[in-house]
Amino acid sequence: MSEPLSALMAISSALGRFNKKMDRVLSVHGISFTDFQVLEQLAQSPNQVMSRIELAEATNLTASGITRLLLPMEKVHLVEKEKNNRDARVSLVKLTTTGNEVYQNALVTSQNFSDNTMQYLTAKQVEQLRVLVGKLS
Amino acid sequence: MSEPLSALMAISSALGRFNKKMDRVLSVHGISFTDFQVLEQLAQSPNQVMSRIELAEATNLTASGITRLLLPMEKVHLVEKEKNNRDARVSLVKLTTTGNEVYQNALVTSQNFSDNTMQYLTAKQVEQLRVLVGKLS
DNA sequence: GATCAAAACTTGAATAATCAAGCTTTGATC
DNA sequence: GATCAAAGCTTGATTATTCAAGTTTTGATC
Repeated sequence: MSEPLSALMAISSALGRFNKKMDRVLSVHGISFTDFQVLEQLAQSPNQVMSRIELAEATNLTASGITRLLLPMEKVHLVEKEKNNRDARVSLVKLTTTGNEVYQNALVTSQNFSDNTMQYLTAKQVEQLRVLVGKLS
Repeated sequence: MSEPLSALMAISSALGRFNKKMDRVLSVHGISFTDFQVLEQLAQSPNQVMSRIELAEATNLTASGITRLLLPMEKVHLVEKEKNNRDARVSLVKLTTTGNEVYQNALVTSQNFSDNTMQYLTAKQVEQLRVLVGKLS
């Protein structure tokens, strides 16, 4: 097996484990890792508003997947629908106050868990890892 | 957002993309990336035989997930069941000749794709990436 | 040799995500 | 201003996966 494939399989496996653990630690906030990624994206964006297509792109989900992921999040008022006056096709997703609170709490949990996951790496190595991963096409 | 969390989110996203692309490129062989991981594990193991529990561990799936993943693979004869004479609880999974052929072909495809994914990394960087990921706990 | 907790599954029910098809709206072109 | 391809969704059907519960078998302990 070539080194690149072998390396990618190992990384994929390690990240698979990480994703599942994230799901478990975030479950105390009543959200999945994917939910967290959505909250994260919204919290980061200018007016805490994004279109479903933008969210799909950011989370590696399909438009369909986003529609279905958001349904329960809307039901518990983490996010809410908003119209785009310039384009009626677009259904905007806005972070609510509740959503932001849950995000802030989940952020602390996620950071603690991530710090722990990377405890055997120096700050420089973390940066290096990020740079190397950034080179993947 | 802390650096470790930010880095892990970026890596997770990059690997999410990679996994989906792998699924797409492997679909020409009629298998998913998860199927490939199973074939890979079996091909690598001593007698091309493993228990379901070992496969579950190696693929980050549950025992239940493995049972259901293998059903269609058994149906198209990529793998077959075998008894463990020492322990009747165990249901062994054996790579068939057909399975090995599909694996060899899929391996070429996977390697090409992986080489391409890592084309902007030197051999040393690939190795470095693997070492850094290996430090994640 | 009986008892019993734990291991290695399988199965039913539920959740997560996809794909393909369809709907509405947009923006460009005639 | 009509036409039409493409964008931005939503929905039905399907696949992938999980969890919880149940089954059989094992191995240790009494």
